[in-house]
Amino acid sequence: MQIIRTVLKSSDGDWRAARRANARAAVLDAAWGLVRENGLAALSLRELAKRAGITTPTVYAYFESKNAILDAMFADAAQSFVELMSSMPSSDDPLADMVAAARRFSDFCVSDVPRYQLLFQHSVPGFTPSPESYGIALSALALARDLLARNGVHDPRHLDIWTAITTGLVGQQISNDPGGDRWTGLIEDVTRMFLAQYGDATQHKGES
Amino acid sequence: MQIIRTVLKSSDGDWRAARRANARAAVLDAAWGLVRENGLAALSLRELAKRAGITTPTVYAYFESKNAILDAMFADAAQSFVELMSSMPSSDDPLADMVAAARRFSDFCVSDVPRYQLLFQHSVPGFTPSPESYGIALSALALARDLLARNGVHDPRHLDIWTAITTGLVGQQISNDPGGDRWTGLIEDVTRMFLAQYGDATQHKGES
DNA sequence: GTCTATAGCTGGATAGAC
DNA sequence: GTCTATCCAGCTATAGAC
Repeated sequence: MQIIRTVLKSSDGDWRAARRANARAAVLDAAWGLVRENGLAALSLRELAKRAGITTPTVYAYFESKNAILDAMFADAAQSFVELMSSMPSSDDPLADMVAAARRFSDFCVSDVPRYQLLFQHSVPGFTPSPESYGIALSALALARDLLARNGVHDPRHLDIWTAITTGLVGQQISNDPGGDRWTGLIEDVTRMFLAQYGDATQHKGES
Repeated sequence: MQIIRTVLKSSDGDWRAARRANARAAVLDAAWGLVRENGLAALSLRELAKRAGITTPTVYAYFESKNAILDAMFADAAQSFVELMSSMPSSDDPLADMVAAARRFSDFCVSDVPRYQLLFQHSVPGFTPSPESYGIALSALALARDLLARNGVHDPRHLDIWTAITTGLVGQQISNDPGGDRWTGLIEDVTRMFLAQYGDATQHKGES
């Protein structure tokens, strides 16, 4: 959970802003707990308020609408994802680096399915993230691009293939073996396959 | 749209059953039209009845609940999928056969996203297909297994990799480039990659 | 900022006349 | 089988007192 900080001029205003940010964060925490337990579709302001220990109208003191809550959650998820992926160590072994990155990605997704659905599947009817929130998500894709570039994959089409493979494994894992590792256990194999075809340590064969 | 047939003894009963099946099919058609236009979550019995030219209680003359409608839709989708994939021609070119199969699969998915979500993503809160309906879907997976076996891929783990790759392309296509071909256009490339690693026409390299 | 109270809407499902 | 009428529950959001 990231706490959104607002810079103000007076120390008095700073103090009030901090309290307000804390209250907002508490509501967001309750929202995450709710969707983790009952799914994204179960996010209702009544139940959210009950969990946060306030009443429904008070929620509107911190968020102007339900979509504003979803947008804050989206930004929160994107921020967590960027921080996780930007701290990837870089070695001289492309295979090990990419396997490690793919494992982090799949752990991030399967450990919090509603967060994954909100961030990557755009699966909430009527909700579209604001440009600001979506911008955070876009910077995460840039991280993946850099990772592949460090490991000898430069073609944007190959980046698309890499995202399809990793999200494909995660999607199958979540849809068809929740809680297991039938697909996430294949990460090393598919990374090997990918780098054998598109990594610069091998000949490119059979490309049209 | 498949019409569910019920075998009865008397020709009079047969006639009545046919009329009933027609009426059921008409409601199902209206349901498909509704979800295709407004998404799976927008399936409501009020709007469904309006489209079918009947009233809400009449819907209950044909389906005992909303979930029963979803189950019939699931079975319908699975049946369509099995029929589409079971008519795949088989040549002596594994690459061409698998590319053709993957194209059929992705066309099936992107041409009707709600059907894809219902059949493959289990994304309707509170709905689980009945064992009978799910059995139809399972027979579709058997078709994919046979296709890969004909093309020299026998390891069940490799079948899982294949389903992850194909659903990954479809998922990215739907989520991030709806209506386009940014990911579906990569089908031939990824099939080549997959067969280079796991097809029997090449050496298996780098497997643990 | 926080509450009580409620408006206004949509949903699934049912009762009972015909 | 099909209708009118209705029940009951859930939802987002707002009004207005404090």
